[in-house]
Amino acid sequence: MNAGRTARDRARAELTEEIKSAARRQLATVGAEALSLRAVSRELGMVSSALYRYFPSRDELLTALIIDAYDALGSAAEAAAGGDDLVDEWLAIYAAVRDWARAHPHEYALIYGSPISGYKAPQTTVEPAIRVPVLLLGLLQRAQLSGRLVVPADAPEPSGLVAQQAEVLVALAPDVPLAVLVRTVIVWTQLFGMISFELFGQLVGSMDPADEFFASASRQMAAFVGLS
Amino acid sequence: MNAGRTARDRARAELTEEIKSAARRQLATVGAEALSLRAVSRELGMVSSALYRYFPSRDELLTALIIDAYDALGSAAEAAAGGDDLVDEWLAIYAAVRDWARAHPHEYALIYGSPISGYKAPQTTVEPAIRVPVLLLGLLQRAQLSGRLVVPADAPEPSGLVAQQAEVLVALAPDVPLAVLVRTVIVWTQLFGMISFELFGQLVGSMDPADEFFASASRQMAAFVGLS
DNA sequence: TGTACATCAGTGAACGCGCGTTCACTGATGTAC
DNA sequence: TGTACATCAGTGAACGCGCGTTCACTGATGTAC
Repeated sequence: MNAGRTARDRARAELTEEIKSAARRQLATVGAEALSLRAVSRELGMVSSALYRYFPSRDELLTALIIDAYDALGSAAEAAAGGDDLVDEWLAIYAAVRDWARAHPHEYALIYGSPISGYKAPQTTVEPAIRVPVLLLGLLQRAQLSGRLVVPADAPEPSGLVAQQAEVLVALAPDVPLAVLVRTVIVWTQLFGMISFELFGQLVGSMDPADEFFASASRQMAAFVGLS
Repeated sequence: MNAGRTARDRARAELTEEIKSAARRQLATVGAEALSLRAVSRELGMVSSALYRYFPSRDELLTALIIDAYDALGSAAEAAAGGDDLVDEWLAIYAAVRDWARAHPHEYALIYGSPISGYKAPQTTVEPAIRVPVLLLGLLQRAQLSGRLVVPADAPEPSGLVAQQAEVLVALAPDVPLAVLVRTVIVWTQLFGMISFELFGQLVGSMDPADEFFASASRQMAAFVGLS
């Protein structure tokens, strides 16, 4: 076991993870903008320059944290998928996304909050970033194939650029009608808008605490895309 | 004219505005977290300690910028209201919110992005913060009174905590049914979720550019709350 | 109307702090023969 | 299997920078009599 891995390799892999953990803890207390390499190194009892053996710059460390956050959220959502009833599955995915966000507010803000100034996310973040919508589209595809998807009567047939853009999503859900694909994007923005509002304090004074509102919205959004 | 205002008073009011303008320009280039009093004072050709005659701390300056941003957005949205057709008015408000956000992305991020670490928004920000939802609720109230609001058949009657929370909104739109009030909150989160996704780059690869998608979503959300 | 005093804006130096990144170095681990 | 060399991790000092906030001060503006 561990064929070909030297002690050095193992130590390096472990320390890389430890650095990310420490950085995540930093993140949770001061936020992404204020995340500092020196503070991370201090927590690990290393000298700050030592971190440069693991991450060539602060931005690279941030990129690693961003990818990890998307992946953690994606995994949480995927773990909630499955089960007999598709509506229940939809609700479970929604709940899992929200639960993860509430449990990791700073990591959530890192990926769905304000862009970090001076930081440009590289292409590598795209694939982990779309795991949640991919999951929802997969569910709708299954619903369509099993006849559980009924395109709502008032869903307008997309035209023009929107229709073209929706075509990109056909690759992920080949049998789902375009009108529903567009609604899926609407619903996707609603989900994260709702979570951001809850986490960032915009719901205080109306739907806070948001548990029941969230449940109601989840259900209504399922109906909005034709799931029943 | 200017009764009772001394030269000193006028100078103070003007400089306070100039400081905020300079801070807004700072904001636009480096973001809120990195906004620094020293950089602002440098731009104005003052010594950094002089700012303390106008704002007792960096947080107070941020609070002023936040309130200004909410007010600017609120004014833009209100300016778009009016007109004969209520659906057109709804769409115009949506478009105005989006246009303002795209024209002032950093100010938008300041109020709808990640919370600023170590900063707690005071109560004074609440009133300006709700101008957009208040505007939408007012529109729906007018629609209801003129018979243009038809509660969608599939809108569930709210119960439990959600019903209670929706009661708070009754003050703003006394004749609008509870089911629609809840949907208004859903739609409100969708609007800002959609704008955040567009501005923060989440729509790249699907609905970007977002103009037509935004228009379609706006219309579908109007229908979702029963406007026709 | 003129004068004495109070208020206020802006200065400049200082405090104490933190940051990302580079670089020459030591000593431990790994590799080729 | 043992040795010589190459690779790599981590050190510690340094560079050059920026930050928010306080404080005693000067000089201009405003106010009361």
